[in-house]
Amino acid sequence: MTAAPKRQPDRTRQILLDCAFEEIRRSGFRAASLDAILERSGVTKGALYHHFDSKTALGHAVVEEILRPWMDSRWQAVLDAEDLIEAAIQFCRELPQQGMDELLTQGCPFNNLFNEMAAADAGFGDRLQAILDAWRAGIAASLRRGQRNGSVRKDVEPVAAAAFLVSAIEGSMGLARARQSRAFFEAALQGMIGYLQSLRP
Amino acid sequence: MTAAPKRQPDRTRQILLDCAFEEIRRSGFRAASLDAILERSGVTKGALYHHFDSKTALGHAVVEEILRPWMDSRWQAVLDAEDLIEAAIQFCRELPQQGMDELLTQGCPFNNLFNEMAAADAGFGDRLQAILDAWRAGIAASLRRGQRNGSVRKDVEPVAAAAFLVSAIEGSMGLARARQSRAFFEAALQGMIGYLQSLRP
DNA sequence: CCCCGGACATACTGCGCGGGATGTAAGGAA
DNA sequence: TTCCTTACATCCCGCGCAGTATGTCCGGGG
Repeated sequence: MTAAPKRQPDRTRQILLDCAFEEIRRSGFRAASLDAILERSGVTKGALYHHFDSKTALGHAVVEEILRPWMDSRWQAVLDAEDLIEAAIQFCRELPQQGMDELLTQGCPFNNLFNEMAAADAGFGDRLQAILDAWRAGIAASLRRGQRNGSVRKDVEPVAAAAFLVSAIEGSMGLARARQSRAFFEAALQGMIGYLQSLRP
Repeated sequence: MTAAPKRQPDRTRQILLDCAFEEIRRSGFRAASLDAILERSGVTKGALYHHFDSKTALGHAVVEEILRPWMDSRWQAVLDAEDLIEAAIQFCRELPQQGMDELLTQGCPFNNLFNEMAAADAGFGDRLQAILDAWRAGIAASLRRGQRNGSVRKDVEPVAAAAFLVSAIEGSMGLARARQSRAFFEAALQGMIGYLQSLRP
């Protein structure tokens, strides 16, 4: 058997990013402790500061290299569906069965980070804004497609509806997570389904 | 002329609460610096710790004695209107003209605190939850009244719609504030108006 | 085989903040 | 006037954290 090489810079960097993402997800960025990240990853502080200039730079890299793909993969299926509304309602119906606990206990990592850091640090703000814009644009494009093929009312303003939808999604995540309130989240999902249906012709 | 008495415990306490509310509004609770509160209020640390056992206790008092009345007064007019939907749409239309800048730069203080502290500290969580529940209950009651007098569709589930509405309101506040994005907020308001209209029979 | 630069490891520092210990003066009751 | 409680003022401590200085070792190019 070949012994694992002792120095694997790419792997070390990736481990740091993954563990930092988890720690940030749990505690937020400010409250995230470098020592906790180091302990969980088995990497030392010297290695961390070799790969990243500062805690902030580490956070920026997490947003770009972990959070962005995470968001993309999460919503891609719904946005790519030929009937957005149908897919979204289905998504809302399935959520309580799968992966809801994680969302309740930890919330949406994007929303958490956005609320915490976007206003305080432009580096975070710009990167998170790019994710948000891509998401909104994707929803708006999906709505327009729906209007063309007749599955969405023509008098709906796609840009406004996309902003409203995003707000409602992130808002319900935030409120539900803060109190781990499954009941609230399910009620909000019900309301969301009602809204989605009202977008139909 | 009668000199101002040197010891005014109630007034001192009130000044501390007001200044703490402002500081928390700007910086959040954790980042709020006691020294900053003291400097702004002209009160000393000894006085603060005479009136409040800890920074946390001060925060709890701010929620109960400042934030709760602040929220009540903010929404009372809309919730008491005989036509909730009409009043809410009017509210959304007037917002861009009045008091929007404050909301954009500082966000909704309730939402900020809720997201930051509700999960971490049960003292905050319970108090904030009470405010949220009262708000939701008020909206749901208003919707039911609307259903009785014919201004709201009968097939709307008031509890779910109230949760959805609250989520959308707080979500849009949060997203708009984080980036000071007036455009996003106005788009979300447009979407909100569309939703409110869809509640009509 | 050498050796130099990159990839780590370890120990330390500085700082901001919450909180407490201790001192002091006002003012009402007896 | 006395006295004791309340309402403040001042100063200091400890803790947790990000960040840094410095040492060490692997591993590939010459």
